[in-house]
Amino acid sequence: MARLTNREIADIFDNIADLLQIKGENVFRVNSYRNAAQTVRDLARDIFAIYEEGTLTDLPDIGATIAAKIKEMLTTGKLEFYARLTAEVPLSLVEVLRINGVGPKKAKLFWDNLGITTVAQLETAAREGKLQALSGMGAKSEQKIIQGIEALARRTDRVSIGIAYPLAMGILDDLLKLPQAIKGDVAGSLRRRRATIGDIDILIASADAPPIMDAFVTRPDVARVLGHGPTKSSVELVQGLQVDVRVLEPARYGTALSYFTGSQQHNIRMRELALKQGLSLNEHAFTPTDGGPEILCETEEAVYAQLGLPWIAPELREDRGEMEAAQAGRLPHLIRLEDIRGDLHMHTTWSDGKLSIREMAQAAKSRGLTHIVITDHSQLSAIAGGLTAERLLEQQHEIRAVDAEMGPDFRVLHGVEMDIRADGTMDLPDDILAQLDVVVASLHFSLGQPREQITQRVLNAIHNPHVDIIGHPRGQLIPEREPADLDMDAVFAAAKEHDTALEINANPRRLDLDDVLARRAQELGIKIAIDSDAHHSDNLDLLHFGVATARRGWIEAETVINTWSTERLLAWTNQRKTFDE
DNA sequence: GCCGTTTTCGGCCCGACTGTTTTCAGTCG
Repeated sequence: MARLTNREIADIFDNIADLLQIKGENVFRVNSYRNAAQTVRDLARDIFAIYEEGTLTDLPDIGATIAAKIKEMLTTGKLEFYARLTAEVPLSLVEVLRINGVGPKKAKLFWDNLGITTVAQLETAAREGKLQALSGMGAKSEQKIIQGIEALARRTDRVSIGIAYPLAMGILDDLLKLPQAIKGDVAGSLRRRRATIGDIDILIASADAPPIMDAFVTRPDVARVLGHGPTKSSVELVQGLQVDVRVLEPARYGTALSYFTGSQQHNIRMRELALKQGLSLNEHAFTPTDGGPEILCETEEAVYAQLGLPWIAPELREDRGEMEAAQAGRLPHLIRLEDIRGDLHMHTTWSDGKLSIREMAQAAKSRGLTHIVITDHSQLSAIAGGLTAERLLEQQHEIRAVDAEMGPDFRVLHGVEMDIRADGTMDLPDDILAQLDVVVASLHFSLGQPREQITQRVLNAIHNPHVDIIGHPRGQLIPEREPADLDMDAVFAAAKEHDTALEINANPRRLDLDDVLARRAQELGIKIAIDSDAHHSDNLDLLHFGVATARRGWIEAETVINTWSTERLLAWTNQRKTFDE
């Protein structure tokens, strides 16, 4: 029996929350299951290991009841409570809740009165005009449900931040050109720099909101208007993404930006803290609960200061301990893009890159870096023009020549992105690897191998004294490919022992390691690399996505080998070779 | 169902927009 994964358990808790809510259960009990789902989903470790340690109830939002349910799922593969619940409330109603405009109350209304348990049944009933007769329903509501079902089929799931970010910046730029707009920001999960984005949130400061709303909903790239109020509007773009724009007056911009950035859980923590200080907090202001005058905040710093906290970077606002850290004065000194001095993973025309070594070097130098490592593919990646040992040594002549050309302030180092073969062997012999400055080892093939086998491949790479960095360790592609089934506890232990760095690949389709794993790696004392994996000079600009992911993982500059000087980097790679041998 | 530098019981964030209601419930973020 395959054991249930963290994600499967989290999904079950989310389903339980939905089903209980349809039943009309106490919303706080419902929320307990949602919170527990979030906790399990955010874990950096296999929950089974935590269960074996007996520390489940140390996790936030996991009490005795839910811990017992986790134990039952892990040990029996089933959950009696869930079986009984789904026998009572059909699981297919969870899908009905995904329809925009249908919540638990409506779902129950349709189920009770018309026996509707699936989206297809609901669509049929709506088209037959059977919904509008129900209490609280009307022709308009019925029409909205039909539209909601059509949108559900069309709806793009969460998209990569690499897609959403430029779209959002374009819309923000357009809105800021309006005479009524004073300033604005992209907010929501984009500002928190999550790897995937569900919708785009934009905040504008203005004393005259309606013209901004009108301009927004009449954009040419708007497919349909989902809501259009005086200060808040939502649209669906032709690309399928939803965009929400909110306008508040400048004097309230701080509370507004804080509110609109979220996360929702972080906001709840902020509001709870405010209440303890006798203040109600919303997007407009703090309001003393005893009825005193509003306290306005023009900046986020003022919002946090009002609560006695230092400003918390948006990337940390996930209710993953940042409130406690802020209160204790222990927020991390997060790495910044300008801390990055070298990019240690990129490709050229020697394999599947688009530009020459010289062109990549010049582009990197012009961006203020002090060194790069050219890491073209090794021979197994034939489709990417991977290099044999002979070609790799040939390449070294050109790299040394370009390095000399670039002058003393900028170094071009020679590396490789070596495949870890499916049988667990390395794609290049040790005597070749020994001649390189930096070796990145990556999985590209047979990513679907069983856990033990694929984990052993990565462990073999880590055990090789010439391998300095494991590139995009889990091989995920957002959104289409799930990460490989790696035993990350084992990978971390080996990386720690052999002082091997793990990469946060900055390409927004990868962002691998993710934030949660990177944070655990740092806690364990493992070094992190943040690399563009550029195949073109334009891709060098993707580094900020990798830095953002690192920041979400609480990563500090000292953890990241890209912040080192060229000399320190080379000293490290050389010392590792000799030390391990 | 979880949680506790006021608490082991009694709390649990807050407002905009919509459609159906003459004052509010439902949904969403």
